[in-house]
Amino acid sequence: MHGIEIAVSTVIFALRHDPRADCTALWMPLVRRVREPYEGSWALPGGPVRPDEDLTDTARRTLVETTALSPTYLEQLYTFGHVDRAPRPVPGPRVISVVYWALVRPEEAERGIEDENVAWHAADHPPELAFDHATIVEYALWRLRTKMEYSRIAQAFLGETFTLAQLRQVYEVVLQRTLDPANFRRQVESSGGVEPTGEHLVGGRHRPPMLYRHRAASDLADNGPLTRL
Amino acid sequence: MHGIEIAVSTVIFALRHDPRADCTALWMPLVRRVREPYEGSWALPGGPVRPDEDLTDTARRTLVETTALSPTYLEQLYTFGHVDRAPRPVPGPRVISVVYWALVRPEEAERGIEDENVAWHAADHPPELAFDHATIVEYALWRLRTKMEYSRIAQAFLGETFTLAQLRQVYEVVLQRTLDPANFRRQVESSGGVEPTGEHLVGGRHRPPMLYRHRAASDLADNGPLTRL
DNA sequence: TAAATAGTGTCTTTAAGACACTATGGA
DNA sequence: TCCATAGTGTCTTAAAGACACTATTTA
Repeated sequence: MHGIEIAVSTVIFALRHDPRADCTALWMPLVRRVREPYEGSWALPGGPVRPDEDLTDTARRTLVETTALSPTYLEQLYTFGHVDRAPRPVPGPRVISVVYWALVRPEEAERGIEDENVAWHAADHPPELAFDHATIVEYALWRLRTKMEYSRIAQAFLGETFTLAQLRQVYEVVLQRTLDPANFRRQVESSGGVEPTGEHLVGGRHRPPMLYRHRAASDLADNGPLTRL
Repeated sequence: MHGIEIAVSTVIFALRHDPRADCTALWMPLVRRVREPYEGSWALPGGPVRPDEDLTDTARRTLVETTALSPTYLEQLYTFGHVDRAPRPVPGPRVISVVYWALVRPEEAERGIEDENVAWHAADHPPELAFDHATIVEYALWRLRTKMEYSRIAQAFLGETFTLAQLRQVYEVVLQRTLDPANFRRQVESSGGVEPTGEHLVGGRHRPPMLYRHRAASDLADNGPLTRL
């Protein structure tokens, strides 16, 4: 008897601009499986937990090893442990996956590895995925969209400073609907999550917008008592 | 090397009436540890996952085995896997706990086992707990209170039929604040989560209130795409 | 000066909350 | 008849959304 093996997988989201369609959308990196089962299929990056490694450390390590990405936001999503997650009969032990989800900034996403076995895909229309990873991606998307409504995680998609138009675009792309610029501005300003830097963005084609930064005091995520972990 | 062991624990909440203080509060059953580490301390009910058992099945099975309780609501909470969850050095392998949280009805809670090694405790003032179980209980309480605000899980604390005053009491006890009966009634009625049975509660000391039931169509929890699992 | 985005003002709608009021049973 | 609770009506406040308006830059 092999017992149960425990692994960590991560769904990573980034906003990427597609020059061909001239639109920005949610993308995620996937890795190609190089052995059975599901050899050749795309799957979430991840790997087994080492004996002396915290679960978040496994998530970060496997992310760097397979995609070279360092996320600005990382949170546990759900643990998937159904007995029939892998088609049976299957060689090897049953695997339980602790799944994390992560957000990376566009510049970071550009630096990520991209080759035959690691590639970005549209999060809303993923290719055929190994195991139960399609379900996992769907759930991660739902969590992202739900959490956008009541927290400040949108800021994790952006760099140190940003304009309100950029922040609004994050919401518009993720939630897939347009937002009124005037009302959006008022909401964000009164929420206290951002503060003006005093600088303006230069080089644009129109009136230079104010640059804002995250307010350090405010927590992005609202995970209650788990913030410390 | 032993590898990693995987276990399931569950935080179970019920509303119990304390006759001495004449007040209703949130209680949870705990089990006493009968071996090291933490021998004699109180801990959450649970146990190891069997090789061919789904995680929710482990939760239900260990609940019945240790407390004889069958919950009306059961949902995964979080997976705790810190390397130092148990004080080191410690005999035996590292344990990762997939934690669930559950709600049971008062009648069901009455039927539960209660002896020297299984007892109910006030959820807000638990005794000294083994491992990281104090953190876990705190997080479960936070999730319960957060979820009360935007879902219908309160109904999982009640039986088939109930009055709006009973439903309101669930909110008041869990959220620890009083609610306006008039506004509460309007909110619940317009939410579409309940429907009147046409019957009235008899035997009370005052005007007999209408009895309501849950509307089958409406989902209690709002877990997005994970409702199926 | 035209175009485009930055940013402001204000009205409408909606929901939450406070609170006075009527209704109906039991003691 | 009194009291406690069931249940209704209505006013105030706050937030969300629609949308017209002014401001400032580049081309």
